[in-house]
Amino acid sequence: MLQMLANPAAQPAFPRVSSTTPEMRAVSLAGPLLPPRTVVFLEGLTRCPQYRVVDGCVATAQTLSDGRRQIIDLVGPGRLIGLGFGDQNRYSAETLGFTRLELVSDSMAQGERDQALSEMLARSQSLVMLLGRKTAPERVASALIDLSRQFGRPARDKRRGAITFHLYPTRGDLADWLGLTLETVSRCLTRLKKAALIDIRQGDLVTLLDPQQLAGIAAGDRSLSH
Amino acid sequence: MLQMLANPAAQPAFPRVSSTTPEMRAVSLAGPLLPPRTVVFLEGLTRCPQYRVVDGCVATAQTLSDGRRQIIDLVGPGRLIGLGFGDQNRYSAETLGFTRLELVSDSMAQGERDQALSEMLARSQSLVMLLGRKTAPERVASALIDLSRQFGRPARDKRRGAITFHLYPTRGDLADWLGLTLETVSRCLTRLKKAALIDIRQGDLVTLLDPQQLAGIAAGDRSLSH
DNA sequence: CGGAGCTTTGACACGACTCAACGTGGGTGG
DNA sequence: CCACCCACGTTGAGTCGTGTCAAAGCTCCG
Repeated sequence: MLQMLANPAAQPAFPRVSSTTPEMRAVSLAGPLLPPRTVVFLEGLTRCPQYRVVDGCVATAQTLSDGRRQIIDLVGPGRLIGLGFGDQNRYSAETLGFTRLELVSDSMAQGERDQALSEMLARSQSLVMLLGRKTAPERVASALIDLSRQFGRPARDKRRGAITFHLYPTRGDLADWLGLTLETVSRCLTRLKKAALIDIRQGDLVTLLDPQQLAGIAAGDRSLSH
Repeated sequence: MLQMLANPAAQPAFPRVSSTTPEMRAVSLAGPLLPPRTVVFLEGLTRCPQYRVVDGCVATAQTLSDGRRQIIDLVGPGRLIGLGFGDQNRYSAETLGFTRLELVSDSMAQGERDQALSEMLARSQSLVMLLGRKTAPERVASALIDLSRQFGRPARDKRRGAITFHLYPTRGDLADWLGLTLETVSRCLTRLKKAALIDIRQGDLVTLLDPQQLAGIAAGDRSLSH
């Protein structure tokens, strides 16, 4: 799977989501449409070039020697991965769904690189606050809001600005992101469903039914019944 | 206290720790030697210039609406604070001991800024791993090792490379950094003392007696008895 | 139909939090 | 100079949230 990335420069710059059948590229070996669970690069190995996520989702993660995993970020369309200093990757990156990447030149505009780094830093610091000081329901609510911003589109259902998005991470991925266990994430989602704040269909299609109240829970302003 | 920073440019560039009595500057209003618990800048306010910590220690922190505090980083000599994008501070900064700051020009070398941002990002990601996946004793051990790197000097006591340093943060500060409570931090330090891995004199002079074994605990390779 | 992977749910355990009491050291004012 | 105070630290007892372990359900797909 890694070798699919060996020659990504063959693609023209900014091959933005075309309306032409994207599945055509999946079968073509030259196409940069990666299947789920493709490892883009590995922590500790020689540093790889930078990519922009065009479509899909990439998780960046670190792993402790005994196997404990922590997801650093979930990266959606438009954002960059592989940025950093030093001669080796500080984290691994893998796709969570069918994902299209685009190579970004190492000599990108300094201002763009600066802004991307600043944004990553801000997100990392938000995650620090989440992990250090938020309860499990607050973490799950925060995660859903973040994912809706990255992957969401207004839902058919227009009540109170409901938003729907495809949930790329599994319960286990969410747990590794939020510093929880798979079971705790599942229980929190169940409680959010029972409170009629969210809806999940087909396992991975999530609708935020009341983003405002969800944001209140994420910020710790209101709590969630059992 | 804030006004002490109003005219920091009066100092020449790189006023590195001089051998002349530093207390003289403390009484002088122009001197940038700040007392403990001085707020350098506040989260949410218009963005301030950047500073380099010359001597002492600064904590950067975010606060939730209900008062929960999360320390983002403890910054020792040589490192920068105030870096970032956007028009307002994303976190507050306050001194934890007598601290000397030095103004850094906004138009610093792009390479230097890039490297500083990358380093902050790497540190933030390490904190994410600590908060998301480490136990309380592992967190405290990790913190002590980090502080020894920033503030430590080889101890008189040469056994196994013991390192001594001044502990700027209180137990409460450490708790807000490590996502724990004050009491849990205290209990972990007591256990580390009983295990003869560390020594604490006069409340704030810490010696790591066995950095190797401490690193083992920090990484989760070995555990700590009660 | 059958199996694999993911999810849900329950019972129980345990680590960290909460609440409380007490100890300690440094500073201040009578 | 001492009594007092206040901030910080330590320690204990009990609670609670989250983790652990286990079983069963669901959904997709061969």
